[in-house]
Amino acid sequence: MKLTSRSEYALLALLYLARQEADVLVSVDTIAKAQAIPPKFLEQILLTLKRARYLKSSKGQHGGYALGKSADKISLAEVVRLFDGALAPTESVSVYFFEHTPIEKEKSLIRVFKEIRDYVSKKLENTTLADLV
Amino acid sequence: MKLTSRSEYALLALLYLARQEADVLVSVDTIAKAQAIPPKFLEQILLTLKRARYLKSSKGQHGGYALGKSADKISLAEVVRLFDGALAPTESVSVYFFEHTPIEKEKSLIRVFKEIRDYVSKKLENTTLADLV
DNA sequence: TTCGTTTCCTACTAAAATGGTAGATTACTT
DNA sequence: AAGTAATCTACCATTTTAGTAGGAAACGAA
Repeated sequence: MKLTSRSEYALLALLYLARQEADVLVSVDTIAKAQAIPPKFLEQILLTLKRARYLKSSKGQHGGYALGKSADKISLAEVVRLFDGALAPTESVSVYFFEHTPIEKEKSLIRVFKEIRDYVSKKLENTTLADLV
Repeated sequence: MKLTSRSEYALLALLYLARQEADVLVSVDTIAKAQAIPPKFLEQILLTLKRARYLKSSKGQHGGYALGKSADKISLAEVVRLFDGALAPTESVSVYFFEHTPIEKEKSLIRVFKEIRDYVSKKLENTTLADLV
């Protein structure tokens, strides 16, 4: 796993929304300013999060975004997977994003990297936005 | 950390050499065939490993590559860092490859990702080629 | 009913990273 | 001298990354 700016921005935005009162709508520009994120880029990111049901939104004046579910139901693992794919260090040890890679045939290497995958997934699955606010 | 094909091939080649008798020279083509690596690509990779003193070599007939130090002195961490940079999930929590990234200001996120960095580094620093042969 | 506001949607683009290839040169062995 | 194998550097196509641009749709207020 390597965090891209997309997933980092997504986490910042979600964290910001998690700190608001539930269901208060906040506009893209407000979040963008508060967290120093390029606004048009953030727009795309929030839209992705909305389509994946982590956010809800409404348009027009006093519109904006709010969390789509409670903060303790959104884990870091889900957010990172949504933007960056596998949490594992290489796809051949990934559960959800398996692909063939060169080290595949070396059992001893696979074992080490699976242990890393397991640690990372557990850690990020067990950490929710609620844990961080 | 995300493994690239470079670092995966490097690990395969090193592991192959670690399994040979010490100081036996093996040619690029032999390693390439044994581990299914594009030979000219492997050439570059071995050269990088040689410059970093993980391999030694000699030219000409019966030339080739061998480990430059004993297998228990070569950790996976060193190899991965050489080709892929930071072991950390994002540079702002990396010790050797620090750079600014967006999540930097969020202490709670930093804490989680530093724990991951620590686990990964320890695991890969404590695993040597000798552990894998 | 119209105006401003804000989300929604898609296309585009520049730069960097990735995964190699190609070919010439140097050095060693027989 | 011939063959073999490492050394070195340049090149290249594709994919990924990190955004930008601009219009359409919807909502609220006046």
